[in-house]
Amino acid sequence: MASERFLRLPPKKQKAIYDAAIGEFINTPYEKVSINKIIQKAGISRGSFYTYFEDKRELLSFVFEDTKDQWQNFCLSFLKKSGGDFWGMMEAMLDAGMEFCKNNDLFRLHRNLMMYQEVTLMEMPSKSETARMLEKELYPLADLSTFQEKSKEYFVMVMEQALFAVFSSIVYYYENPKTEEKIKEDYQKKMNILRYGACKTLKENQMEEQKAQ
Amino acid sequence: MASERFLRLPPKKQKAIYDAAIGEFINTPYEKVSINKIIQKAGISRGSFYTYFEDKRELLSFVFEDTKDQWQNFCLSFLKKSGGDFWGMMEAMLDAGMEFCKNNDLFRLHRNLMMYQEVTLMEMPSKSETARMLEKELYPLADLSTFQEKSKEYFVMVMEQALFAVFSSIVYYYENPKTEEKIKEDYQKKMNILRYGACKTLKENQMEEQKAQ
DNA sequence: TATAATAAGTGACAGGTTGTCACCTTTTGC
DNA sequence: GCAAAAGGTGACAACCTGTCACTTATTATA
Repeated sequence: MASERFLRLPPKKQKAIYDAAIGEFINTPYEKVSINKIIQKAGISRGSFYTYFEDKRELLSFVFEDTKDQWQNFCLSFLKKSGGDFWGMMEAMLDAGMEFCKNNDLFRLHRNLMMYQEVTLMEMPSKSETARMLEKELYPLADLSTFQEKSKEYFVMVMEQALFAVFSSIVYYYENPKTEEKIKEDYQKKMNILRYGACKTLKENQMEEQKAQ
Repeated sequence: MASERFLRLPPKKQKAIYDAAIGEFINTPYEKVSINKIIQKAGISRGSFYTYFEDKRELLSFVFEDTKDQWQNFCLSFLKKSGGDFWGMMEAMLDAGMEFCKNNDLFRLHRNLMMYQEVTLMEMPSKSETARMLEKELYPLADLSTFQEKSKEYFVMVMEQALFAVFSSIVYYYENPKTEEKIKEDYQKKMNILRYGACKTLKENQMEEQKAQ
């Protein structure tokens, strides 16, 4: 994403730019983030900036890479240590997300972006990059023995829906941080919908009828 | 949203502005949509524009109101004529969405917005306005007899997840319009996940074991 | 060490944007 | 016929972006 020229830069300078960018993205909605202010904070010239990044969007995705990696590692290590417990992982993700959001600037950035409705599907699973990550990294580690279907494709579907639930729960949390317990409770219900369905199955109905008789 | 002054305008003039806005939003990513061009097309002055709308975002949400209403009416009328068939409605939504997207400029707009990752959660269910609509309009009409829980809240949860699936399927469709059948098939699977769960239930497992014995 | 070649950095500039406001024009009601 | 209210206007200040001819620094080589 970032140009090779940027990647060759001394880490100190990279950090300065990264920090300036984060600082802007935290406090300003995406539309209004000004490259002018970023280069001023970072102490580089306009010309230099444009040899590092093509535009604002590329800068943003560079800044986000970090957050993505952190999530990915979180999932990977959870699956490893738990022997592939998918639903356990999903539960832990919400906790981690909420905790993160209390302490971490990066997550205030995330929040800003979501609240201002600027970033969008970027972090959402319809992005094929994420889907590919799911398939290649997570799928081999997840225990799917109870799943209706064991295919990669099916796994990605379930994960997409589950990710949507995590992120939207976190958004709710941002909007109203007082209701932490309620959020968790609702999230549990959402996971149960994905896991066991919103409806009683035919089989269950039949069983209930049999019992009733 | 739009100012009273705008709403008092003769419909012909309103239409001209609406059309000009749509025309721009169809062909240009949100960031780069220029109010300059819109007022030029609509034949109004800069000053007038700013007495009608506060800014670009307000204009956009005005333009979207229409699309929202169309969806809402679609859902309502389906539920009425089918006697509350929720899953039937969800199936029909995908079909309608895909059909719409073939023929209708408004949907090209939708597509543009999604593809360019500009509009975001705007149409997504975390918006409380949508949630309120679901509770007040749709909930009373839906047949929830097979649902695990019958509360408004539970209904909104299920619907949110389902809406996510519709919209993301439509996005997939935009990205690759050739795979219409595949999209529908996957969508069916997603609906089945929501309906019956991604996992076999304990009961089902027990039943299978019993059969096996 | 000198010098050529490659890499990095720069800021003025053209062309675009937005939102405002003092002012002009039309409509309305009396 | 005229005042008051409503509607319309465009020049303007203040900002933004992306480019490019140019300067400066860093290698590599002879």
